[in-house]
Amino acid sequence: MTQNTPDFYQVKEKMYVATDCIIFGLHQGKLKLLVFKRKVEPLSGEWSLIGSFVRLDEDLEVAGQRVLHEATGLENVFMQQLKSYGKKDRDPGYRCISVAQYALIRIDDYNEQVVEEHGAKWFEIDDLPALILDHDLMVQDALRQLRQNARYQPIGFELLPEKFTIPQLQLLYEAIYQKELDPRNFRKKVFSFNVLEKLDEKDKSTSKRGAFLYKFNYENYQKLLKSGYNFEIA
Amino acid sequence: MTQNTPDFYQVKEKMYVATDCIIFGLHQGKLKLLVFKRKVEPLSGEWSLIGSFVRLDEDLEVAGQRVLHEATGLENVFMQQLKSYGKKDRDPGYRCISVAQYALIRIDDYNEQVVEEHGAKWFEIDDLPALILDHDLMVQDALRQLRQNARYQPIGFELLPEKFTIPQLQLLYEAIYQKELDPRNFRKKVFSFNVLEKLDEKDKSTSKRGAFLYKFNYENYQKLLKSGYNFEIA
DNA sequence: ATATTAAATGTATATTTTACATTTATTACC
DNA sequence: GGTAATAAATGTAAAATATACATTTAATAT
Repeated sequence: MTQNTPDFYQVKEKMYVATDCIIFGLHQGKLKLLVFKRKVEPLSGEWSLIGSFVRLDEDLEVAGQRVLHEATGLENVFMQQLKSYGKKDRDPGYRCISVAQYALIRIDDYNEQVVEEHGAKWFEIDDLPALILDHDLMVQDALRQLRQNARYQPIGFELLPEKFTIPQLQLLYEAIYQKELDPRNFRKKVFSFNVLEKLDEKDKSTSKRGAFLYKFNYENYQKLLKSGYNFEIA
Repeated sequence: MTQNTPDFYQVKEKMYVATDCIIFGLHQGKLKLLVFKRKVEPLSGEWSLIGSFVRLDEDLEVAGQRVLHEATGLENVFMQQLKSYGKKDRDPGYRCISVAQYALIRIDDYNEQVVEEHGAKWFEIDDLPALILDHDLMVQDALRQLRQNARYQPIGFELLPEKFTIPQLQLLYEAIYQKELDPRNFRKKVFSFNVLEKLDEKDKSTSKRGAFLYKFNYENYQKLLKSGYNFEIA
């Protein structure tokens, strides 16, 4: 809440509210993080997450989408609030709390260009540079949450193109959990949820035989959730 | 982050930052929520969570503990950040974001007094009054998170006294999940984690025979976590 | 036609979860 | 002091789920 009962709660002091985005993407079967080279002082030239102050007339989620759009050119991206970071001295300049949000995007050639114009770079998850302030902590927390959420939500699908193959899906989960999975058991599991729709097309980019493309069926997923089931993979 | 790259990020506007506490307790085997009757305008007399503005020289978590202490007299309470609520018009008076944190406390006679002095009341989880602003939403989110977290963390122990019986523990989990559990299977499960220490005492308050008291072994729990295991109950 | 390569598939075993009923320790009452 | 009452404590068999593991298949390139 806000103002409540006794007087001692009424110390009213404004502060800056920022939002920082932990942007995950998948490229060549590797889970990557989008990191920005900071252009303003202090700490100019250092690697950092992308962020912004939240405006007075702007919802928190809207601020996150705005930051993401400005940094990548993408709209309506899958984004989820992680948590807020509010140590009093987390930012040396002024008191500022930051609401971290994490995004999952599909890396493609188009937005790779926009990304580069911003001095940004995709780093593999296990080869990240040091980031400014508490951003390293944010990334660790986001990874933990991504892994946790991926167990119960079909989050992975946000990272893949609309049409994808089972081997791609498996690679994604292997990237998230940093663990090899058995292809037979993996297929058994994902098919058991009944949320994959097999298409008549094949992706032949990785083999002569080609792999069938699938798409995700959101209606079945909703049914699955309502029936109280868990979408647990890996 | 905070300030980063292009100019458009540099719209710097301060706002109020509040923290609201979702306080859960367990009483007579029922999961309860501590709710406060608001004493100041606007919305005076309505039910509300307890909260406060975060001070400039105060960490977020410290603010949460302060609110909790002022409302219940308790210190060092188990508390976990839930998420931040930042719709631009969530508070009609002024722009304010609220970081919700949820607490688990042991209800006992001592702090029941302090609680009443603040015009507060414990409500059963399935019989809550309407709360002001977005507080209903916060409670729903907190319940979902409590249920989620209880699967993987021994959160339940925060709600019980130091010494507790297995039937008490089972009632707690039944209250959290709103579901009856089988006593044989429940015991099998909790004992399998090897984190309960049987004491030589019995609690005879609920039966002639009495039920053995147990306490929680944090060291074993740490070991369990490190070995990569899941503390999954129910 | 043949070689090559990733995609696709099934089965047996181990583990975990579920369902279910009786005995036991203690107190209160007669 | 024996008996009734009551919640605590316990085990086992069946079902469901997870794991481990090797071969066949479809398509292309030579």
